[in-house]
Amino acid sequence: MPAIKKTTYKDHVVEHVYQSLLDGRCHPGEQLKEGLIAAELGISRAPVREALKELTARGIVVYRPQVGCFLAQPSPQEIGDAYTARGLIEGYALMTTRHLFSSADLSRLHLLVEEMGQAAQRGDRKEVVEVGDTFHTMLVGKAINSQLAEYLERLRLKLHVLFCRYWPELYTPEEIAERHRRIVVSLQSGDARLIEETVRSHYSESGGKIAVLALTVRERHAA
Amino acid sequence: MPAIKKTTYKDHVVEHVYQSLLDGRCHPGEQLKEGLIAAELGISRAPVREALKELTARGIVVYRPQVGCFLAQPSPQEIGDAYTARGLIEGYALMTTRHLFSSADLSRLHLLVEEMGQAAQRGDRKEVVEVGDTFHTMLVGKAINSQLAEYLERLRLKLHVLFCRYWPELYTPEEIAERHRRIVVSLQSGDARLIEETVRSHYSESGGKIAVLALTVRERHAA
DNA sequence: AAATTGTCTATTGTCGACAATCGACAATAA
DNA sequence: TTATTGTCGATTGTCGACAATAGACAATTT
Repeated sequence: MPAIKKTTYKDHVVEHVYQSLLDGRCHPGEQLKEGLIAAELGISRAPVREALKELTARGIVVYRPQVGCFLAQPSPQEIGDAYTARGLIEGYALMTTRHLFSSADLSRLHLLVEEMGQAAQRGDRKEVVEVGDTFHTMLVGKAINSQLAEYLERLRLKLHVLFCRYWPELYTPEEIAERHRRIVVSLQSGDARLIEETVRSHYSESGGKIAVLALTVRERHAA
Repeated sequence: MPAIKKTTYKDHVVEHVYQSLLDGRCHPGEQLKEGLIAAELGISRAPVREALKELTARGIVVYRPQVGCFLAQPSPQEIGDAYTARGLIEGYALMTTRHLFSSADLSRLHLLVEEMGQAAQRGDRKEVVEVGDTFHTMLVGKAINSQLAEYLERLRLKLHVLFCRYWPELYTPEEIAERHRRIVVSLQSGDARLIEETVRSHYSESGGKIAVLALTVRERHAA
């Protein structure tokens, strides 16, 4: 891994658009006009096009030929599907790597769960998301299947924006911690089926809730 | 769905490169030079770049910043992983949609298996691949999860090129038919676990064999 | 001789301009 | 009124040219 990362304008644009979405400066469904973004950043349209291509590949934006790029506005159905997919794959990944976790790893995971709960109680949203990321990264980090790992990362990025938008309305601090604790406990049990089932329900539950929330938001928007 | 598909130069290039790979005019690891391809097709580099971006997203080519694009040369490990991933997802998809298959569907599937076996016996490789595609499309066509369906399609395209290259060396005509018949039989049983397991082993078996074959080819090439 | 440095070439990264296409609106006809 | 057609502006698709960079090879130094 190189110490310095080589960066191009394209990478800058990708980050710019993604952050705009996270920060609420852009909204799902909105059209991303190449010329406009290029002007904003003081560059030409070429790297902007490259960046939009990449974001399209990531599923963050959708692309209509001869019309343009739009920020993805996943339907409740699609949101649910994406969470289900993540549950399926992450469950499988964790199941297949369950015996690679040392007791030190498990302690670390329990610690992260506590931190998460405390951060949630403090109302420190950013910290909750950050610790949550660390937690899931640790869980999946041992995954041996490169293809599934890659797809999982794509799903993570795609769902991240949804999660950041909605999670504070979904769970109490206690629930946040408890939900993640269940995963660690299942992992400790070493029971293959229990692990898969726990992870799947972890995500299908979140997915269902967020889908409903997205639906109400969409209806509100339509009115 | 529009009756006529709107096509751009980019789409043409994507198809050109993909076919070149299937037809053996290009080989894994080879660098794809934008200028060269543009000259070959009599167009400018811009649409070629777009096409290479898309192929990169599909995993057909790998991209090194400031250096260029190369036809993917998946390691045996990666090949095995891709097949495992496909087995996991396709097994799940078939398992969740098992009750959507009518007896007419099942008859059709059995018929396809027979056609496949006969084509294999005639040595009609193209027909075997075509029937095989129809078969798998029918199996997964009822999939309800949009995200998994999308990823499955990507995996299919990615593995297609490997499969076309190696399958005649892997199985006898009898085996070809028998392997697929097992899937239909498991589907008829309606047993969720059996279906998942059958599909998973179907792919992990192929994956393992192709990975080994790719390894020997690679060694031969290195010598 | 081996390692380092400098130069050169091929290839990608970026640019601004032009052409092609889409969507919206107005004008027209039934 | 309603449906069809024509025009127009905005946006993407494509182009050729230039700048920047990586990799190869030669020159230089130790």
